[in-house]
Amino acid sequence: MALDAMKVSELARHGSVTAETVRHYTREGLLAPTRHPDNGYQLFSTTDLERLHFIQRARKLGFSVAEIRDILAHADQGDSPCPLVRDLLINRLPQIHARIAELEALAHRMEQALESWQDMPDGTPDGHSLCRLIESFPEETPCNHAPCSHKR
Amino acid sequence: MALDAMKVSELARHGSVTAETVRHYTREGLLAPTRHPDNGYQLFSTTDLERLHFIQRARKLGFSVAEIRDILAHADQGDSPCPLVRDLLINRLPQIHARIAELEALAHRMEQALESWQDMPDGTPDGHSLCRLIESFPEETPCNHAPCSHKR
DNA sequence: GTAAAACCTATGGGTAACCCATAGGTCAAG
DNA sequence: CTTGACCTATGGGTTACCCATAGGTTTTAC
Ligand SMILES: [Zn+2]
Ligand SMILES: [Zn+2]
Ligand SMILES: [Zn+2]
Ligand SMILES: [Zn+2]
Repeated sequence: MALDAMKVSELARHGSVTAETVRHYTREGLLAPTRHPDNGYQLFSTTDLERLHFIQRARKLGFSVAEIRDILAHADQGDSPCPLVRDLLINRLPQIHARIAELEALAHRMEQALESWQDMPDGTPDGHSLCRLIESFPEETPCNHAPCSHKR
Repeated sequence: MALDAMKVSELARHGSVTAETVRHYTREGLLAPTRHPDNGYQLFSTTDLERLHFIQRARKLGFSVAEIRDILAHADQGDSPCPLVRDLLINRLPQIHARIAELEALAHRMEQALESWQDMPDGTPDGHSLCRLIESFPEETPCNHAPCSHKR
C-alpha cells in the first residue's frame, strides 16, 4: 500500500477512524487532500496521516474540531500555536470540572430517587395521570416568582 | 392572570423557562394546548402547568425529552409509567458514571499536559509544522494495525 | 383615536461531531 | 463481463433548545 497516495478508507484505517470521519475532517478544512487527475478520488499523503494522528491526540486532549483547525492553520502559516494551545486548555479545564460536578450531582439525584422509591408502590393512575415517582421528587427551585396564585 | 388560559409566555414564566422552550415541548408533543378560537393563540391550563413542573423535575433527573414524552403518554393512557421510569434510571446510571470517569480522565490528561509543558519551549515552526506540545502527548492506542510501514 | 411597544404565529436555520442513506461512477477479481 | 467493494456528492438525522424573520394581535400611552 503506497502511503503517499492513500484513498479515504486507507487513511481511515491508519487512523482507526471511519471513512466518514476522514471526510468530515476534510470538509472542515483539517485535511486537504489532492485529487487523482483521472477519477477525482481524494488522495492523502503521509503528511495527512501525521495530521490525522495529531488530530486524534488533540481530540483526546479535549480540543474541538474548530479549535484544531485553528491550531493547524497557525502552524501551517509558520506561527507557533503553542500559546493558543495552552490558553485553550487553561480555559477549558474549569469547564470540564464544572461538567463533572454537574454529572455527579445528577448521578446523586438519580441514586437518591431510586433508593427512596424502593418501597413506594407503582402509581396507579387516578386522575393525577402523572408519574408519582417523579412527582414526589423535590424541586430545587420552588415556584416562588412574583404574583402567582398556585402554591405547592 | 387567569391560570386556566395562559399564553405561551405566561406559562413559560410560571415554569421559569423561555417561551421557546414551551413551544419546543409543545412541538415535541409533551404539551397539548388548545387554541383561542379568535386569534389562534395557544392556551395552556393548570394541568399544562403541572405537566411543565413535571417535565422540569424529570429533566433534572436526567430524562430526555423523548423519554418524558413516553412517560407522559403512558400516564395519559392510564398505564402506570413507574416501571418504565425505574428502568430508564437504572439503565442510564452506569452511563452517567462512565461519562464522569471519561471526563475525569480527560481532565487528568489536560492537567498532566499543562504540567509537563511548563518548561518546554514554544514550538518554533520548522517544517514539522505541527504543534510540538500536542505531538509530544502520548498516544494511548498506538498505530499497530496489520501491515503498516510507519513506525513512531 | 391611534401609534408604538410588546406580544403572538409559523417557518427555517444554527449548534457539535459525526453517522447514514441515496444515486451514480470506478476499479479489481473471477 | 459481471459482481462486489470501493469512490463521489448531496442531503437529512441526532439533542435540546436558541435565534431570526415576517406578519398578525393585543395592550399601553399620548
Ligand atoms: Zn498506520
Ligand atoms: Zn505547540
Ligand atoms: Zn407559578
Ligand atoms: Zn410513576
